[in-house]
Amino acid sequence: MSSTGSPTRAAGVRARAKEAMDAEIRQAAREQLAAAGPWGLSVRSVAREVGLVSSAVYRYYPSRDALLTALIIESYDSLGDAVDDALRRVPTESYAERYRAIARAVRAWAVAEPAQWHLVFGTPIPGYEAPTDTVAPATRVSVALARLLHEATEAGAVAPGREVLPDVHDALELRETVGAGVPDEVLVRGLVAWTYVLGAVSTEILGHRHRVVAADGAAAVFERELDAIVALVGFVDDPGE
Amino acid sequence: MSSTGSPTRAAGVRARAKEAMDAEIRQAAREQLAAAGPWGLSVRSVAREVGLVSSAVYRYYPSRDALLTALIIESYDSLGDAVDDALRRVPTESYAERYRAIARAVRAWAVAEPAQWHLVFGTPIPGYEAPTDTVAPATRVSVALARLLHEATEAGAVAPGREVLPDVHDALELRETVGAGVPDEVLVRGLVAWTYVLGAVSTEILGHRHRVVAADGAAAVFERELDAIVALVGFVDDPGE
DNA sequence: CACTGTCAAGAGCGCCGCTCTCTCAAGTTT
DNA sequence: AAACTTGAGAGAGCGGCGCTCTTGACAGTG
Repeated sequence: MSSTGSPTRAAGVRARAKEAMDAEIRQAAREQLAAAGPWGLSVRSVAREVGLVSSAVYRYYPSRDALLTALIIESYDSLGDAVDDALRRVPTESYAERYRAIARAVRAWAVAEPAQWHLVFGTPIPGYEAPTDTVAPATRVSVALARLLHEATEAGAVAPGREVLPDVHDALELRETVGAGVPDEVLVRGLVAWTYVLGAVSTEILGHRHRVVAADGAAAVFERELDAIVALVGFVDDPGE
Repeated sequence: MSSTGSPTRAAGVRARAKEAMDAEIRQAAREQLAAAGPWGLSVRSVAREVGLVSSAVYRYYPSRDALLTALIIESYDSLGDAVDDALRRVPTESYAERYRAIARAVRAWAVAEPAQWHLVFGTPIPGYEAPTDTVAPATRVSVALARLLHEATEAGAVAPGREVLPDVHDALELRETVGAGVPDEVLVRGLVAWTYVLGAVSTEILGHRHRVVAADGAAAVFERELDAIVALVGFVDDPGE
């Protein structure tokens, strides 16, 4: 009955405290990020926020970049989760709807968390080389889209279209992700479909659609654009079938 | 014959020196921008570069943001010039080729000057409100595309396609730039065409096409994507006619 | 010649990232 | 229970940052 007497493992008591402090630091960092942008994140002010001195924060993260990296990974995963959740709510046979679900989820995530969008898809930190930890979370969304393209092709649910010139066959490295059975031209169309989503969300978040699309109609216009992209990719669903 | 005796206007001697110094400052700032990114630009190191003390630079620009704004305007104009030059080399009747020329020019400019791309299309400086001086240069490219869309529609060189739902009619503010005669659905397709270019260039510059498109085939893949976009917009040129 | 306006220098403020040393208490070993 | 090990946090300090204020020098003008 001495000490608190956790029956499972006594060793984790202070480790748990450290974990809590770490979470507190990341939370404060994320708030500061939202308020001041990636280059406004300062170790010192994060430390102040959580009631530490700046040097103490370096016990948790060896540098400002390392803290930023942790936030980047979390953001990638948050986006990946959002997309996965959206996909889970859509029938797997409707390929066009799956694409739309991905696109909507990405946009909704970005609109809700623009700072995190900038963290991931914005200007890179100069001299910052993405650690290998980031690549797996970073590709989650594009992998989801690749799988969609693969399955749609397998199911014959995407219009094949005319053949593509052979000068891009070797350059289309995404074939390794999507699968060898997808024709070059479908790969190109899929690339356009993903590129468009990134472009649309970025322009909207960055305000580059000012006087182009009214803010209150952005979601509706996005849907009409998705109509065009779905037609471009050539998804031929039989809804209800 | 006293002093240097410029016959035109004597008052401009030191003004010219100031102009030269200003150009030198912007030049140094641009180099530093390319090396270290927007947040790596420091007034002090620019001053060191041009042989001044930091406070002297504030004679030319009242703040770091003001210096950055000057560079942003220059970059917008540089991009606008690049697009205008490209358009001048293409027959005005071939609408698809004009679109391709714009797209290629934007990509080429960005690949050549990624730092300037990030300056203009990257993460915004927090708390930085774009001065009104920047909006005119900023819209040059999209205005060029708008004119293209307008002329193509006037000439009947864009497939009209099915009607668009009325829920986006009011939201499509770009109609004021493009012209009232362009159907909603063509506006949406034009929006996709421009959005795609921004997305493609951004993803390439940011390295988000790593393991998706091989670096040495990026230009070729871009051309194939443009094929898809041209088809999407529905330009119906009669080349040679 | 004296006057005035302007450009650059210099010092200094508070902030930053980061490093080093030190303290001191929690946890471990004997 | 005593001795030892570990590591979280504090504090001082380095050089660099944006920016401000004051001071000196010198060109153009009456």
